Amino acid sequence: MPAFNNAAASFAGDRHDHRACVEVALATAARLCLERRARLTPLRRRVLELVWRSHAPVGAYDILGRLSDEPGTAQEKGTAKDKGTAAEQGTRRPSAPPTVYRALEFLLAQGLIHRIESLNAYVGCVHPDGAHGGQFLICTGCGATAEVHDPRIDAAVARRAEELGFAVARKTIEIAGLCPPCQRRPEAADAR
Amino acid sequence: MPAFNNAAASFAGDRHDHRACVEVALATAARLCLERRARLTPLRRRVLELVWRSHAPVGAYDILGRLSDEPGTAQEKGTAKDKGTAAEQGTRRPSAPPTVYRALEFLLAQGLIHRIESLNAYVGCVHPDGAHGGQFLICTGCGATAEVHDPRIDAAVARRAEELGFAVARKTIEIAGLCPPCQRRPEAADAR
DNA sequence: AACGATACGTTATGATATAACGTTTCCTAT
DNA sequence: ATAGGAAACGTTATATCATAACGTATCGTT
Repeated sequence: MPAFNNAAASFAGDRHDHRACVEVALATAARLCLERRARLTPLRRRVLELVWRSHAPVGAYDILGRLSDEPGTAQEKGTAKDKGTAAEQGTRRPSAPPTVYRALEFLLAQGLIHRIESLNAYVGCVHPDGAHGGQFLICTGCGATAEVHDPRIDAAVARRAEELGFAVARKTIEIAGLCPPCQRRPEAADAR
Repeated sequence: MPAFNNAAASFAGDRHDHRACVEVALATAARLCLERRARLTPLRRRVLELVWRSHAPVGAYDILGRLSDEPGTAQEKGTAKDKGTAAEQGTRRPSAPPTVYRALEFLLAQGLIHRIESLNAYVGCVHPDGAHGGQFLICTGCGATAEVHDPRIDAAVARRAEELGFAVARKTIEIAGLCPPCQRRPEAADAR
């Protein structure tokens, strides 16, 4: 299966070329930031790459941990936890949470990632150039998350809000359950 | 306006008898727990009452703070390790986070309250005896939150999930915006 | 080259939540 | 009525997620 940055296919698990997903995401991000004159710095690019590590939402401190394991330009402190996984990058050794949160903030503002409220985690946006405010199907078996933009759901919400005179600003729609592959794996019995 | 534990009316602000809302909620909780042989202890009842303090979701540490300011069965300890910042001392009754979280856990399990994921806060359930998994309209002006159960929204979500072969377990649907009264108040300019 | 704006490093702290273990209270079987 | 176990609660410590505040470095423009 080729790369896909489209919804349902996020549940394909191992059966897709995820490197291509990442490449598409990074290339699109670069293009959009160029168009918008937004600065996709090496750090921000690297954080985006880490968010795209899989289709499962990733926590800020996971990102921080991975970044901290990378060689940078910086001075090492007393104890260095070396895990040896250094991908290609030119980023500095990041040290503290604000580094990651600021990058995430930028990526959110650019619509390049989404925050999953029910997990306190972040996931790459599958169509960062389009309209925002999608719906998320989150598999509790494997963690994979599919972003969909169902006009029927949007319409139903809009209709209800209008009936109540409520002016919608942001929508958080996160559906937890089991993706098709995990439904066939009994050991994927529902976790959180 | 009388008490109402129904959806849209949560946006009525001051214009309703909220004490009656609380009374209804507490009475219903008592009845349900009796039927279910679940123990609605004084602590749990008190936490439920605090969650129902308004129609705005309330944080666990808010509850903890209020609880700690109450005279209780106050047992004094020998050594008081003063952290300095802890809290302005109210009256006696030491309470720690687990006390509140355990009560909230019970109330959630009984369907007496809901957790609002996008706020990390808790709100009373308006019909604890019925089916669960509603939708929440959260006013960013006044904090008031209305719980609705719109079958069209549920149907749209169910349809989409079915098309993807996704087995839904839990739905988090939280819509932020402005309630009708706050739309008329310019100073209620959208906060988070 | 100077300047202001933006990004990032660094330290500290705030906010939310749970693990672990001991004591008290309650329910039930006898 | 009471022993025994389960459930609730107290208590201490810590995990997890996030931001405030301030200084330095880098970038882009005049």
